Amino acid sequence: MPFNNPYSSNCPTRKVLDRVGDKWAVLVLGLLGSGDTPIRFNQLRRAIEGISQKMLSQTLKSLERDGLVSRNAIATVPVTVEYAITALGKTLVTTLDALRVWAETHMEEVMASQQRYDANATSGQ
Amino acid sequence: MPFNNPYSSNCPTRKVLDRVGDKWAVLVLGLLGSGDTPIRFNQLRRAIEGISQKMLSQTLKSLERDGLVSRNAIATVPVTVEYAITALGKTLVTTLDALRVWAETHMEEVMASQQRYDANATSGQ
DNA sequence: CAGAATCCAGCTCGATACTG
DNA sequence: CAGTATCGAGCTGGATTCTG
Repeated sequence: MPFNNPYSSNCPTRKVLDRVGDKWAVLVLGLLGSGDTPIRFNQLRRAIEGISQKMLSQTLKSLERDGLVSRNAIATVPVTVEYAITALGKTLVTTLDALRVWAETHMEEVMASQQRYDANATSGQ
Repeated sequence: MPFNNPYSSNCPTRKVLDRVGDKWAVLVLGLLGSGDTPIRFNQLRRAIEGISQKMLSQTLKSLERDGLVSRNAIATVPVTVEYAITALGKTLVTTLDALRVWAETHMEEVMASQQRYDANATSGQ
C-alpha cells in the first residue's frame, strides 16, 4: 500500500508532498538550489515575482526548520541575512527534478486529455 | 533556472506539484495504482478514510480530466461506476514513488532538524 | 535590511440535503 | 449507487503598518 495514512499529518510522504505543493517553498528552494552562493532576504524577494514579504519569511522559516535551508545573520548595520540551500535541501531538489521531468514529458498528453474532456462536457449539455 | 514562472498557473511543473500537493488526489491515485482492478465510487469512499463525497467526486473528476484516471459507467440498476488508473497515471505514481523514498529516507534527519530548531526558539525567549 | 504583527477578503472543504 | 447543489466555518495569504 503505497500512499496511505488517513489524515496523515504524521505520514512522512504527506509532509513532503505538502511542502512540495507549496508554490513559494518550491520556488525558494529552486532558486537557492540553482546556485551555490547564498542569497539575502530582499534579493529573494525581488527574484521571486509576486511573493509577499510575509510569505517569504514564513516560507524561509519553515524551510530552515526542516533543515532544507540554512540562515546566516551577519552583524552589519543594518543587519545582513543570507540564506543558502543545505546538503539535505539539494537532495530534495534533485528528487523534485524527477517530477519536473515528468511534467515536461507528459504535459502535452495531459492537456490533450483536458481538451477532450472539456469538449465533451460542453457538447453534452 | 529550474523552477521558474512567477504566478505560474501555466507552468507544467507547478500544475503537477499542485496535483501532488492535493492530499486526496494522491491518496486516490495511490489506491487505484496499487492494484489493477477498477474500484467503484463508494468503494473508494470507504477505503479512503476521512474523504467527503464532495471531495471524492471533485478529485475523481479532475483526475479524469487530466487523463490520470478513467471512468467507466455501467448501465446496471442502480448504475455502477468504475474508476481505474490509466497508463499515464501509472507513470505519475511511479515518479511519485521517488518522492516517497526521499521522504522515508530523510524523515529522521528532517525531524531532528525540527527539534533542534524548536528547542532554540523556546530557550531563546 | 530583515523581519513581526494585524486585519480582512477570498477560497476550501465538510456537512447536509436532494436526485436519477 | 453515484453523484449534484447549497451553505457556512475556518484557514490562507495579500496589503499595510511598524520595529531593531
